[in-house]
Amino acid sequence: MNSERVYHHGDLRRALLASALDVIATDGPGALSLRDLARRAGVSHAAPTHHFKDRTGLLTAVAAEGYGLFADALADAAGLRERGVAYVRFAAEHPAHFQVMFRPELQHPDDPRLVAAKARATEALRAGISGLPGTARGDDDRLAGIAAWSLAHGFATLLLSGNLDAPVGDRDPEEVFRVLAGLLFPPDAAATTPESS
Amino acid sequence: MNSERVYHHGDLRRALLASALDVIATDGPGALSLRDLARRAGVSHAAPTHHFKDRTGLLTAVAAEGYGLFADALADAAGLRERGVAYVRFAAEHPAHFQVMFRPELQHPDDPRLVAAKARATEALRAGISGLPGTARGDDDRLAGIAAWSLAHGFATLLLSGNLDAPVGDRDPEEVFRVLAGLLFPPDAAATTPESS
DNA sequence: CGGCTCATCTTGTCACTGACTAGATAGTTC
DNA sequence: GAACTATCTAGTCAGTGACAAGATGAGCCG
Repeated sequence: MNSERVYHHGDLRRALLASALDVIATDGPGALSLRDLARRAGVSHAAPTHHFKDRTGLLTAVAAEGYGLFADALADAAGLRERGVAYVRFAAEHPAHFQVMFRPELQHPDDPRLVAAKARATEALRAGISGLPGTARGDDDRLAGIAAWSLAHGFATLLLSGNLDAPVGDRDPEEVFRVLAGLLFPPDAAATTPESS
Repeated sequence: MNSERVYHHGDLRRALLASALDVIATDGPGALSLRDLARRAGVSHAAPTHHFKDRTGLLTAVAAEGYGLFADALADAAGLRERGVAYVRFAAEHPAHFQVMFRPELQHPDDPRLVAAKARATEALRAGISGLPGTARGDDDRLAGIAAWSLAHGFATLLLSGNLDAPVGDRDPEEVFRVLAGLLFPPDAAATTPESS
């Protein structure tokens, strides 16, 4: 990637990104202020501009980083259902990244690093979907893929926005989602999916 | 500027809400500015404050209106699957409302009108879900409800954010969703579209 | 050592925004 | 027509993003 040398601050870019994730996770992207981040890092109000161009640039960097982590998380999971679980787990563990990733209006769409990371994530997603329990359903594979994506994305989104607090209760969200995935693609179909937790 | 400015606008509140929906649908809630709305309506920069208290108050009003329309839309649909379709249709037809509704950090959570409208929508949602094809699935009804909600919400969200443009193509999104809903709850199970409620 | 280059960061500034205050105006009611 | 209240205006303040110009210091080469 890029070599971030240690200069005046140490690693301002990384510090700003870390603070940004904090703020976003707590109060959403709308609460993000470049000047506030600068204050937290102990630098002048204009320092962040040099690293991220503008506010949207910072959010673009967050999204790009998120897509990278996301692709890794998906690649580590074996099987369609476990990829769905990984999708949900990623949203729960990286709420700030997740929120920004799926809001294009917050990003510079042509940023090369964003485009590259997004392509990698899209590929990982498609790879997971193509490993379907088979066209036993007699319908278009693509539609089943959209269904799987929608289920995981909807569950993750509702979870993050707090809408599932009541219905899910104390239960582990990932475990709940595993059941949901089973409803969409019953394991009895063709699934031998040897589980290794 | 505006020479023919009448002191009383007529229905400023409605005009502001309408402009707000325009802006939100185009550039998202983050692009909303009270002063810009005032300018569009031809009133002073502080006029909106009287109707909505503050920026969050305006968004709260949008969310409340949205929940009301949403409850109506759900109530008009018969059957679980058609309620899901109505869910998706609502998001497509009222993107601004939909976006704000599911972002609690943009709202005043204790606003009475919001609370009331939200309760009505929640009830409509639950009513739709309880009319499930039966516990033939042998699993918790509640989980099936979460699955249905997640599927519809995920599809709607991905649709609005433009992520489904490629996979869906020219096809009517509502029709596509009808197929997805069929994957989750196969019509052959125990249901020949039961219910009217 | 001396000078050069360049990424990094500071200082200063501007227009814009949300929020607040006080006051003006118009519609309503008695 | 006078009081009352909802509606809107005008003025102000701190905070913000963006921009421009300059300061700082690290790395490099002679």
